[in-house]
Amino acid sequence: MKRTSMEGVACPVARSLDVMGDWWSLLIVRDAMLGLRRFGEFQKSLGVAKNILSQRLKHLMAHGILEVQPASDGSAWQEYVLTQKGRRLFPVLVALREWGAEHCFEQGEPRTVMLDTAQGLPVKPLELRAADGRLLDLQDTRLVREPAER
Amino acid sequence: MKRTSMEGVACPVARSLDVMGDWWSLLIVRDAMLGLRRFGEFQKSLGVAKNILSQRLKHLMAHGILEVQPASDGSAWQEYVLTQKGRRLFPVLVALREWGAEHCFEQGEPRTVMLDTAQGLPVKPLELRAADGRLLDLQDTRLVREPAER
DNA sequence: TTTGAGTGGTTTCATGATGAAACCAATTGA
DNA sequence: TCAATTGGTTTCATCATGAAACCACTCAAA
Repeated sequence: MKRTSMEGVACPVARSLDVMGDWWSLLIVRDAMLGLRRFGEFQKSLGVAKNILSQRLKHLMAHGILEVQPASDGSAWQEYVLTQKGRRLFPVLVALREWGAEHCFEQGEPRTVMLDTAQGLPVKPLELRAADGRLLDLQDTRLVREPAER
Repeated sequence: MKRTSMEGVACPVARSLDVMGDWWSLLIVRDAMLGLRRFGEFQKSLGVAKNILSQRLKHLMAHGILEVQPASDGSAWQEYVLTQKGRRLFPVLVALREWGAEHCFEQGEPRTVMLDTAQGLPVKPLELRAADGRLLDLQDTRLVREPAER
């Protein structure tokens, strides 16, 4: 009777959720993408209990999503920064952002919007495209096991 | 001391995770996208305890992500199917799939791959683009509060 | 160089969420 | 009509979470 794990599973979605599927991890990554680096910054931003934050930071480091660095301001403290693997979660957060913005707010309720810095315009919604560029929807796709099952 | 909620928060990511951020919900949605509809199908596929599955299905229905329909095979049972809001989670799952496939498998470990049905080729990785079509990365974007803060 | 505030945690403990199993009612097939 | 299947609910032990207390280290100022 332990918390279920998806370690051996062939579905990449399940594997991802096995690592990132808890309540706080993705929010920590979001804040890290916004530039937060210090324990206290995360704690203040998220309002999470300090013991839980400590656990999660260790978890994210154990999975190679965050790493510690000496503080950028020359002090003796350390900072938590995203690895390449962590930064690659960007599309996941963008997709969650889009869905939340569209389906989890009342009309007129204030929310944050992602802008392209260069132009100052909202970014385009994410699109799934085929190898040849055709726009794809759920029903245009299927899954196969790789390498092919015998 | 209750489980924290992000209801009043302006960040759409937090709102999304407030609804979908628990361990099972996204996996249920994934299975629903694969065509599963019946309680027993979800239970068998996920290996989740029946009481938990029952809770999660109710949760997803309460949030308008799933709805119940009379069974498509003419029997008296009911089926759980995705709403429009639920189907819109497709990009989220695609993004999680991509990240998991790239970062959570050993070389050569079998995994599932998403194909474009029409051509039978793997789909293109998700890309974030600006309004004018430029490819964007994390550092090319910023967030603003909408409507604008005074 | 002491001192007091701030930072970054760990420990403790009460409570809530999870998971396994037993139980049960309705439906279906034989 | 009877047994098996389906779709749950209930119960209870255990795990995870959250709040608060506690502690060590760092830093800035006196």
